[in-house]
Amino acid sequence: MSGKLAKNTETRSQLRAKRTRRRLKKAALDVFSEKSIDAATVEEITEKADVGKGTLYQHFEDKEEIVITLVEEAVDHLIEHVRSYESLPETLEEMLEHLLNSHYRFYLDSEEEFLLLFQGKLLAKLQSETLDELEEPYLRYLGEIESQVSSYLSPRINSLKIRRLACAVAGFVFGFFSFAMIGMTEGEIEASIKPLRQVFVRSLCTFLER
Amino acid sequence: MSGKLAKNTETRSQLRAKRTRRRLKKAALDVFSEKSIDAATVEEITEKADVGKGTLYQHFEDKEEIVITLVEEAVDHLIEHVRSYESLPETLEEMLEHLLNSHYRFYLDSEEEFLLLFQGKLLAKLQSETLDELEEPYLRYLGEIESQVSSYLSPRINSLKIRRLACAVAGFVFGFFSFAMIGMTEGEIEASIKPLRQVFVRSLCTFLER
DNA sequence: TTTTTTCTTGACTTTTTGGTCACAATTGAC
DNA sequence: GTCAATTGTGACCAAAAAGTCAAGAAAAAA
Repeated sequence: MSGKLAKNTETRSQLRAKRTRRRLKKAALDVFSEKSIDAATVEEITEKADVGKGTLYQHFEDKEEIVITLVEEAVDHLIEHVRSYESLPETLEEMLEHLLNSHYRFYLDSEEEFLLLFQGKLLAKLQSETLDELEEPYLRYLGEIESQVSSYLSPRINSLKIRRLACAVAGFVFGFFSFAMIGMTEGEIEASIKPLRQVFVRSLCTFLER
Repeated sequence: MSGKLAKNTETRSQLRAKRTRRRLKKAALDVFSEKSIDAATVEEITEKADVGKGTLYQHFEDKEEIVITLVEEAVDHLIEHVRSYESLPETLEEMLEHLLNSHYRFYLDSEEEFLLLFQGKLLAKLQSETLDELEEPYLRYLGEIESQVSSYLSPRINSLKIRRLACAVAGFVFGFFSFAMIGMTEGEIEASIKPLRQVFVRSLCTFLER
């Protein structure tokens, strides 16, 4: 059972299928962030992916399934950003600073996924009849923020307070960028991060330590 | 030229038309905030308004025009909230507190409009080819926040800094509520406003006074 | 090579939806 | 009351989009 043999469990056909699926996801992500999830059509996606229309339906049940898949993956990536620190934060303040930084890096690294998450969150709130599948990743994301800061806090701290903090962090970041994208240039946004982060972090610390 | 006569400038037909138009706008607002702007269909709107389909096209050019109309009006209402204070704020801190409060009241008074603005802002960013008509109200809104706080600041203060402040305020409020709607109950949201507002206001003051 | 399985395709059908228009109903003028 | 003007209607049309499927291409098995 060498590595070569283990690799043989993936046939060439399967590899091709996987590649196609990846192309479809990438194309869908592009289209969703250029137009909007609802406005995007299946044909735009397959067109951009350069595959036949039927191929999409071989890989995904329908448009909704591809959205859910992408949102889940985007949340995974965001959580990866949140989890990877250059140096382990030692204080609560450093932790919060890291949180804001990693969100900013996520926004820079994958603006498409950022925009997707932004749209998806709204869809999760509206149309919520059938779509709590969409809501789950967002709660997972909030939970991740909570668990990150928890280790820096007294274990007896009110869990609602931590949830507030998570909503405040996530809300501030997504909200600020969403308005900044309209009202500022790229450069202005970048220059705004640092001073705002500082004061915001400090205020959150004050909030938690009371 | 009595009051009666002046009233005669509005015929009964015109009043009926106005009422119908109002019904259409209300129905559209409901549908847009229940589903989403793109997912909503013209027939759902006319159905809910209990008018014939053609009637909508008598009052609005197309679906886009009704969206733009509603966004403009929602921004007007939000600005009204922002402008109406119980007692005139005397310090910068009081002004900022008022800003956050009035946004919260707007969210309570008209959640539908809140959700509409939230969606519209995204559409203004995406699909921006033809739709800077949609962008304009948001800039007007940011401008309003800026002018409100400006009077409490040294006139020589960097205008970019004020823009940052406006984005931070608007972003924080919209962002926080949007996550809170997923991750908290109504009561939890309400209880969260006060402590978060306090620390946020204080951090903004620090930000501005540097 | 031949056969079988897997993956892909795009023409086709069906459904949905935005938008139109000739007609009906209501209102205002006379 | 009659007639004209304004407002409202929903069956209808055309465009667009979702979703299907028989047939084709590629790969694996025999």
